Amino acid sequence: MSDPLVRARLEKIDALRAEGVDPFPARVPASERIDEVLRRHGNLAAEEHSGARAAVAGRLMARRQMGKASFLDLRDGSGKIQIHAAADRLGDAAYGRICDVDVGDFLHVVGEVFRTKRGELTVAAESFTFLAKAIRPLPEKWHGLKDVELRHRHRSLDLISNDESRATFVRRARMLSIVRRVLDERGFMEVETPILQPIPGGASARPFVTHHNVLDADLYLRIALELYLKRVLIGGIDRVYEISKCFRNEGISTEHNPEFTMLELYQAYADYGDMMSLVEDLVGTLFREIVGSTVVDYQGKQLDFTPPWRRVSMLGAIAEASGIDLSDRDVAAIRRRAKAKGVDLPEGPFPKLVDELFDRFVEPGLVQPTFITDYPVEISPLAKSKAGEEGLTERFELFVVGMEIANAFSELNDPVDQRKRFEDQERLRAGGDDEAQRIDEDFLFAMEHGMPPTGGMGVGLDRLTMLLSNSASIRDVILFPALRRKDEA
RNA sequence: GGGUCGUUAGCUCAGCCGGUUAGAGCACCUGACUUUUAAUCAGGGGGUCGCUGGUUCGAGUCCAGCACGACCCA
Repeated sequence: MSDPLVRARLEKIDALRAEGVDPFPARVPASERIDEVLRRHGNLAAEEHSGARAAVAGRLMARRQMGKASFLDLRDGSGKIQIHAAADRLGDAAYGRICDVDVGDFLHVVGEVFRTKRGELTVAAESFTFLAKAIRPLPEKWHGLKDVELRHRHRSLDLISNDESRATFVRRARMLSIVRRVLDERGFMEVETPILQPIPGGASARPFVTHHNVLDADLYLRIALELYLKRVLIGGIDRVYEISKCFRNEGISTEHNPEFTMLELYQAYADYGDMMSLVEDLVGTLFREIVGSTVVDYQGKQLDFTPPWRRVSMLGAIAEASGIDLSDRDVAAIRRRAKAKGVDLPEGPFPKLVDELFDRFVEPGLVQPTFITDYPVEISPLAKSKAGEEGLTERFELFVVGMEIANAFSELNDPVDQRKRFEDQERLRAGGDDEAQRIDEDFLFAMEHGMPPTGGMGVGLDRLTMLLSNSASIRDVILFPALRRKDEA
């Protein structure tokens, strides 16, 4: 490496070894978490000495040096504490060695805890041990790492230097923990189902393909959890969920990452109305416990997650937003009505028109949490038909700030109808729609043995994290988002 | 896929209408300093101006293409 900063530090490593100091020792003396030390001595008065020693270990984050004495900031995963190093306490030789430690290096320090006259809890170092050497400088101490590209490509540095980034991933972890707690309390059981699938089902999306050499068979990375979780439910685990990655071979944007984290849950003897209550409870709990309120700021907009949320049927929402009535499902008539409003609709069957009008007129206006209900059957091949409403299903999607957050149905449990729906999808596929779903005979075989009436739901946890952490991009809530390859020197 | 903007030291950023040897702060090195909080003071080193090509007497600066990223649109 020709970087002079790196070269200087590599020379320091040689110098340490020459003095008999291991720059990367295998064993670490016992230490306490920094937040524990701070908590224990929290009530020390300014300039008061505790008379008690503490041992801490962490990364050197800053140094303020004044000749024969220095203040050092040491940080571990729990917090930050100040170290006071003085030549008269450590001895000249040890003080010289601690002055050679670079910001970014790891240290173990033992000493008495006291509070400075400026009021900061501090360890008066009596001895220290070198724990690990850094050979590159950390990002700027005040501005941190701002460049968005560098923050995503070098997440370690982002986490070291940007507290907000760290806080976002702490929130994400709390969200996962609370989701599991709430579902476990309600009698749901967490399971794991295959990521590698012979038939990618449960959603309309393009899959990633891979190959199993020994089986000599193509396998797909799952696009949804649905069909395997339903097999488990049919098997009698009748409240079941999974939290895991799904994969869709599609575009990348501020709302889309090719691999993303889904929660899917299935509850027997329930329907989509129960799923609405469940997601209201779950999301309400998340905002209360993580943010402290169900009314939050998101990118300058005030969002109110206090249940109940607005419910509006899909065709009703389109009629309301565009003034175009779709209830007769007459494609030619709908296209004429749209034309009269100055809207040119593409050729295609009824669901395509619905999709187009929804994306154009409704979705961007769905800022507050809103349930869009009663989707056309053609685009809902796994949802139960709505009684008395020809062509519609018991389905909803939850939208917030124009993003789809959740998708739920009263699950189709009639195996004869399910087979017919798959066959309809197969015809679309034959007609060139490569997102259409495929017949899964093994899934049908399971359903033919009897499936209870069931409510099911999928929730996009990355997008939910965006809302919980006020993040503008999905890349801010995924530790290592998909990026184009860039060769670096 | 289209449009707009961006890419200068390890990091954060200036750099005017094309003109001398490309600047600052942090970080780093040297010196001073035993209660600092972005410590302070004095001095010093560090650059493939994203890449490739073009225009020009002369390009960080203008033009074209490419790469990566951000935002908007489809």
